[in-house]
Amino acid sequence: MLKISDKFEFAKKMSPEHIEMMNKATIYKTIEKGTIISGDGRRCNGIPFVLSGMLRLFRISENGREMTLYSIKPGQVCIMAAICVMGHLDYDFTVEAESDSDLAVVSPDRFRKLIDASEPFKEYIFQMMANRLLDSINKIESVNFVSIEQRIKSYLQQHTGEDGTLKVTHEQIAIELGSSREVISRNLKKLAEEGEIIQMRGKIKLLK
Amino acid sequence: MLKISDKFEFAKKMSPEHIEMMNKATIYKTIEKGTIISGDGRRCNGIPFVLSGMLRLFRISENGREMTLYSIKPGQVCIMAAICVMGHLDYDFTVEAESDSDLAVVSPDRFRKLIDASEPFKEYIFQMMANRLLDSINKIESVNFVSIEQRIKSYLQQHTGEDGTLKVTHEQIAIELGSSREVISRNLKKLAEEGEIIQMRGKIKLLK
DNA sequence: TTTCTTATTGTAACTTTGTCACTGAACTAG
DNA sequence: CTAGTTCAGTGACAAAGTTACAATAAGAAA
Repeated sequence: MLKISDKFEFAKKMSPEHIEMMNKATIYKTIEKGTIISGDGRRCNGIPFVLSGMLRLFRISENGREMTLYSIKPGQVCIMAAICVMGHLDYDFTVEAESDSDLAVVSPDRFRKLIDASEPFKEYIFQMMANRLLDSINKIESVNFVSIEQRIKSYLQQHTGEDGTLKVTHEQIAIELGSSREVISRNLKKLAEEGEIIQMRGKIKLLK
Repeated sequence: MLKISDKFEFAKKMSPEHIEMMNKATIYKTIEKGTIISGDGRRCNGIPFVLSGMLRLFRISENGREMTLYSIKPGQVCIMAAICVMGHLDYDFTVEAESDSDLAVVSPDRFRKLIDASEPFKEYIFQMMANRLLDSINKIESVNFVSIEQRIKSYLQQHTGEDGTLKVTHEQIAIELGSSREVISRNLKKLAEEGEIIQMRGKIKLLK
């Protein structure tokens, strides 16, 4: 089984006793795609480190529109959970498994102790927080300054595999960009007419 | 003159030698409203702590629209400068004095040392980063989910003084919300017609 | 296979927000 | 007072989001 020290570089710099300390407070979980691990009533009972798969943190607006705030990939930690734990806050976001995932969940109490005790651990959390802040600010800018057409194009380019296709529905793109399905459909149609993409059900082929 | 330890609570918890270390690397500056202290060619040559006045970090889009990402008030530090220094990044934002301000500017090198050496200092920076991240995420949500009318109302309420008025131009509100002046004018007119506000040149009186 | 159900996509009409281009009114420095 | 500048008003249009419903494809069930 994957362990936290296999996927996280920072563990290599930690002292054996700190690693031991971390391992003792870590619960390994395998969760299925679609599992909600926080929000929607569920309390965050630990800080999840992603070993494999992917998590997604999102919010739903009052009129039901959903928006992904960010994804958490292998080697990353759910920094919002960390912040909530450190600051004893509770912020009402939802975290869902975007695919089947392996997690290492560290207890809040031990997490705090590790931050104090282990320099590499703290360094890593610091770095994650900084990255997340930069990403968030980029997102604010993107939402405010960039046309939806451009944002869709960027999304397609970033998510296209080697064969030039990506398996995604219009709805999923809408959620990712914080837009609505109709707007995505309208724009994809335009892109298809311009010969930039070919549309299939649940799949898109990028031509340029 | 104001000193860094007067305005910043965390300094009270620092050891005398760390305070000394901080003071030795701190340059006190008084700058006028409108001064650009970072961006627009100017490099960030230290991490500014605000003693009095206010700074504003903003970006300008390609088509010239401006947006305030956040303000930095007395007792706060420019966390983006801190992040850039820590991560050796450079991110192209602009920091301007929104009013006449007193700053304590800590050299990058000493800043890094203080982070390592002083627990209260580190704690404070951590806290600031977390707050900024929460604010940013709230801003993403606000921009995506909340109508411009609601956002204008919130802005007015938050910025209204004791006498129920605020000195602000439509342009300034637009920049603050990342919208455009015309949109603000249109909506303020509607609010005025509905009897919620009274408009004057460069000033607004909130009635409800 | 045929039918039923659900997920996905299409689309028209409308509202809200942003952009462009221009006008006029109010302040401010000579 | 005059001229320049800042601030606000407005109409026409474009872009994006909303509402409401239709059409199609894929899978499941009979």
